[in-house]
Amino acid sequence: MARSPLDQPVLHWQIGAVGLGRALVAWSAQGVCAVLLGDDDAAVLAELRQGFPDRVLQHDETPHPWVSAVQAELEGMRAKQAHAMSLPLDMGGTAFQQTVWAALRQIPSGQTVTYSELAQQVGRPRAVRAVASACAANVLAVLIPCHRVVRRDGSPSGYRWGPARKQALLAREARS
DNA sequence: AAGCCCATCCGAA
DNA sequence: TTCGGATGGGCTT
Repeated sequence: MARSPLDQPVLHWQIGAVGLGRALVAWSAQGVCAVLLGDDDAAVLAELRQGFPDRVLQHDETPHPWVSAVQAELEGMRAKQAHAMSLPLDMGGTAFQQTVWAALRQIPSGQTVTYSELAQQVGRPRAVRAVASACAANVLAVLIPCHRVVRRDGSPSGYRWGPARKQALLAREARS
């Protein structure tokens, strides 16, 4: 039998309400592969389809523990954060992106780094913009905390799900 | 292989 | 404050 993209394993998804809006969590047997934020279900679902155009998507009815763990992280529930951060992840990405994302996961809550500092961390001090691109390519909100990267001048810079959400996350993490 | 985009940064005007 | 140049990964032609 010929292999086609549709032979890839099904992606399961659920949507939950969080303070920042609606949060879609998608996962495979390997782990969580997307955490998307948006104003309504249609928006986050559209983003999921766009990010995984050739995967079969399946809505799951029964509450999944990974989803509630992500919700807890999104709500900043201190007690459950360690649990959320230890969820298995099924991230795609190039070798470079994975290096950047791994560095992001080392930034503790309440701290921020600049794009240039992050470039230093991964041993590519001149690849500042490339590092920013890798941050922008992250689809695992909070699990890969790209919201903790700011500009050198302190301004928050961009965020896939809106600068307002980035600032809200940073503000909450700052007071803890 | 070439060109374009980009969530950067810095120095100069 | 705006502007241009350096910079490098990813994606499309």
